[in-house]
Amino acid sequence: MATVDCPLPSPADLDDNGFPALPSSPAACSSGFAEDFYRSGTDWSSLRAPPPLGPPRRAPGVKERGGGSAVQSSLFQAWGIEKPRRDGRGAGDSSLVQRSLFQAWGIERPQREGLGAGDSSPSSSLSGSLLARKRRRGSTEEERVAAKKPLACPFYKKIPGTPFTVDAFRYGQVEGCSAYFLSHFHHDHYGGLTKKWCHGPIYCSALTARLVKMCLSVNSDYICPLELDTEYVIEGVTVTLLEANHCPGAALIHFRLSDGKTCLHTGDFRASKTMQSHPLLQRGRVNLVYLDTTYCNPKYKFPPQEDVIDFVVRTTRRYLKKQPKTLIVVGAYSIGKENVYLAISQALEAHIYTDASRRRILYSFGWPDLSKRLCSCNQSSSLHVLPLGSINHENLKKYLETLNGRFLAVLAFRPTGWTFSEATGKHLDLIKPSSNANVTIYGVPYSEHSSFTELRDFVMFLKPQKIIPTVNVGNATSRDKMQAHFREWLKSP
DNA sequence: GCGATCAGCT
DNA sequence: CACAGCTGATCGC
Repeated sequence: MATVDCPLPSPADLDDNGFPALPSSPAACSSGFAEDFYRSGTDWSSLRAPPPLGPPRRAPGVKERGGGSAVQSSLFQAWGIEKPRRDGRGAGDSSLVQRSLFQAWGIERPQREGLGAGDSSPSSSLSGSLLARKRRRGSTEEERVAAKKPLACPFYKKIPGTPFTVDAFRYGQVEGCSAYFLSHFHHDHYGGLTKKWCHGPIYCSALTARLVKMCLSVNSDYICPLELDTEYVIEGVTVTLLEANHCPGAALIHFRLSDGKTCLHTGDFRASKTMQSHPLLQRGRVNLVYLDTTYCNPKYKFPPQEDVIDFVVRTTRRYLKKQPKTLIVVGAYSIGKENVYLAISQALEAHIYTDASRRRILYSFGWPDLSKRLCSCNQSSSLHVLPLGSINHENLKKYLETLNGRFLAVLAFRPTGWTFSEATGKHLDLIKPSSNANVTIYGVPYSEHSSFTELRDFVMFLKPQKIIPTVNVGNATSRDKMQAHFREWLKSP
């Protein structure tokens, strides 16, 4: 795995990875992701050499207890921070600190969290332009592509003080990583995992483990399923998976280092009051949080899932009353949104038709209430689950025709987190469907990520010392806005 | 022909 | 806006 050569960032600009530069003087720190990352919750005065890496990679066994790596003897060692040691620069130089950290952890251009969304940083007038991109990517990016080297693993996927990464499979062998955690089975998190995986053990929930094996044909020897709410000691670190309230098998990952430091990686999650009763998530007990900040913006308001499900069921009943020969369609990605169509199925006492590949996945959950409702005959079921991308008027009209007049109309739901407006965020009944002839499509704000207020309440309850956002970090403006929210939320008391 | 990666799209 | 993909093009095997 190549180390990334990060040149010193030039002030008032972005570095080669699209991250904001530190101000030249620490006192002048105005705001920003990088500053907050380096400033908060870490004692930089104690920087020194990194701890030795964990033990040599063993054959991936499970449920190791009490084994493990050396006890960290100091804070900086615990956080795995590397002391800058290049050509005699003073340790007080903040940009040097940044450089060494970027080097220590490796920084990449974020993917989904990334530049694809366009960088509107005010600090660079060229941002967003092809020229700026090219300049930012620089020759190193072109060289990387030419040399077919994998991307560098970004620091926010590495857990300090441990040889662990989370959702980091697209970077090849990550230097210093001897255990790879997978938070849940969505493509943007398991990306890079294939049957050829050979870089180390993969720890995940049992359900996720089944999917990794079944869908990706990853060698079982590498897959280490962990039960929820069970402590495992892995390489000297106590690891516990918690229910993430995202998609089936999704887990929060809690790490407790041998020195007592705790770290929570939320993967993707929808924060809930229930989480606040978990013993590991009590106020002040988590030092560092890697936070799913997908909707960390006050404009994102959506109702509880139960309210949306209630709306979907009511709407379905209304349409069926009007036209009994209506086909109900729910859009869904590979996994997630099951409760939407399960609720319709229960209310209507209808079976759920979906294609064979999705059925295989749904059966693998081992949920009897879901499994017993699945069927393989599209004619005999009035409730179909289709890929979200296929939910449009053109497709549904064609789809209806393939069913040989069995149905006279289609009522379809697109459950997503970003189908919302100020009005419908509060009053679901104000949602206006899109109708075309006998096809009606409702976008419904069914989210499997936290709303802004849920995120706020979760953070204000948890009161961690430090937050590292994992989504929307590719844009300097959005990073700064998120950090401003964090500062507000973490104000004491 | 298959698999992996990536731009573009929703 | 941006979820969590999907489609199609390209490239290497």
